[in-house]
Parts: sequence; C-alpha cells; structure tokens
Amino acid sequence: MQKQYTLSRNQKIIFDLIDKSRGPMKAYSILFNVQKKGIKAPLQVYRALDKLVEIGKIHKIESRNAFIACQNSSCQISKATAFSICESCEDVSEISNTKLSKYLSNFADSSGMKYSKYNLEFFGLCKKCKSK
Amino acid sequence: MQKQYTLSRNQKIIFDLIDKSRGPMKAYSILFNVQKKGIKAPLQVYRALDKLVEIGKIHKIESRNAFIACQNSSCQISKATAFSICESCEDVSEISNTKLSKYLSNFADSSGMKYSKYNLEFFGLCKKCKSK
DNA sequence: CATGTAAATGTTATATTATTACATAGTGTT
DNA sequence: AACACTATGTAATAATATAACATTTACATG
Repeated sequence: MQKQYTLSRNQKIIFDLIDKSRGPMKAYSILFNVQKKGIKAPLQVYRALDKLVEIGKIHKIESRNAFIACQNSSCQISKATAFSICESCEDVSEISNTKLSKYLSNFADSSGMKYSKYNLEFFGLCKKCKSK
Repeated sequence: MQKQYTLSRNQKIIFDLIDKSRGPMKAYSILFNVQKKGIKAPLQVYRALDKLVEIGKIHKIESRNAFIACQNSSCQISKATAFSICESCEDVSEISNTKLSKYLSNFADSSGMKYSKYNLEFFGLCKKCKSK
C-alpha cells in the first residue's frame, strides 16, 4: 500500500500532466506545457519532479532523461523499478513482475554491497514495431 | 571472446584515460583531460565515447552520465550490463554474475516485447561506506 | 596504384538538461 | 505568536549533448 501524500499545487499540475501523457515526458516539454498555468522556470519543474520521484508517483527513465507516471499501485516507492523501452517508437512501460522484483531485491553479489535500490531498463522492439 | 577492433587515435586516447581512471568519468572531465592531446571539442569526445560504447570497450552509467571501462573481458558488447553504485562515495563496479545475466537475458514479460539489451543499476552503500 | 567508400576528424554554433543562489510565502505545530 | 518545515518565485548559469558542415584518413578492390 502506498502512503498517501498531499501534492502541492505545482506538484499536482505536473503530476497530472505526466499521468495523462501517453508516454514519458521530458522536463522541458513539461515546462512548455505548464507555462500557461503559471509555472515559468525550469527549477519549478525540476523541484516538483524530484519530489514526485521521491514519493514514487513518477519514475525517471534514466536512459531517456524522461519521466513517467508510476503504473504500479503497489510500487515500493521507486526503490525497485523496471521498464521495457522500445528503441523504435520509444514507448515505455513499467514492468511489474513479482518474480523479477523478488529476484533482484534479493540479489547479492560478492562485493559486499548492500543494495537499497535498483533500476532496470530493457531495450528492444515492442510488439507493434516488431511486426512492421 | 570479444571481437578485436582497432581504435582510432582519438578513441585510443579517450579509452586509455577512462581505463586508467579509478572511477567513472564524465564527458567534460574527459574533455579537459585530453585537451593537451589536441582533442578540443565536446563532439570529438562524444563521438569517441559513442563508438567505444558501441564496441563494448566502455559502458555508460546512465544514472550518472558517466563512462567506465568494461571490466569484463567476456562482455556481450554492451548488450547486457549491470552495475553496483555506491550512493555515498559514487564508486561504481561492473557486476559479472552469470546467473544474473542468464536470468535477465532470458527474461520475458507478458508484453510481447523482444529484448535485445538491458541495463541494470543497483544502488546502495559499498563495504567501506557502510562501515563508517 | 587509382578510385570509391566508410569511418574518423576538425570546427563552430547551438540545443538540451539540470543546478546554484537568493528571496519570499504557505502550512502545520506547540 | 514563534518556530520549523516545505514549497514557491526568479534570475543566472552550469553541465550535458547534438546539428551542420567541411575535410581527411583508412583500406578494400577493381
């Protein structure tokens, strides 16, 4: 169960935009889209994004510098994320596979590292693009 | 076995620098370090980096926008990468764990996606930083 | 060895992504 | 009211990455 959190004005505007978007959104594309609502500066966007990532409402797709709404209601607050990314159409979807997340959460290598978080990005061709 | 590839002048200069570095290096830090060797512009660095990534001599740490030499002689040419990243000292090491790479290479989710590549980044505290 | 072609290089300018620094305002305690 | 904490506003700038164009090098093959 995800902890409830009251979003502030800017956080809500930006989350709603990302949530409604069909795919991941980039920071400056978000900025252009919310300027009519009074959010004028990059920093205002980045601050909201940081907070939204922190509380797990959105995730950052690191390889794309883009942000996507969390599609997984039982998400462990961004501590364990996995995505599949189509290299042709750039469609991104969040993978919620219990076996995978258990496997990775329990993964321990020989380095003596204690992991608190992971991010996994798969790349390939989505169904649509594959059949083209 | 990794395919042999003759590096060009710039590629060699930049690879050697990254290979000798203790940790991941950022593009502009690379640039500053090779200016005395005649590589003056960002694009020259990025072109070499792109090629080196493509042939698997280095990897990009996406969450850090930094580059590290491949530490795994049997590396599948950057198609399957995993790293552990210390969030305190920013030390990064490449994970070469056969079970993990097999597990991920064989992973198939319900989306019908065909994966050709993945990148996994684990975050936590390394041994040293944990004991501080 | 000339010629074609792919890869690499050099250079300038510019686009994109992200943060620093500083001032102000709102929100919820106690 | 006083306090702490979070969020906001604004300007400037830093850091990361690519576009566009001209030239050169490497090397296979006719």
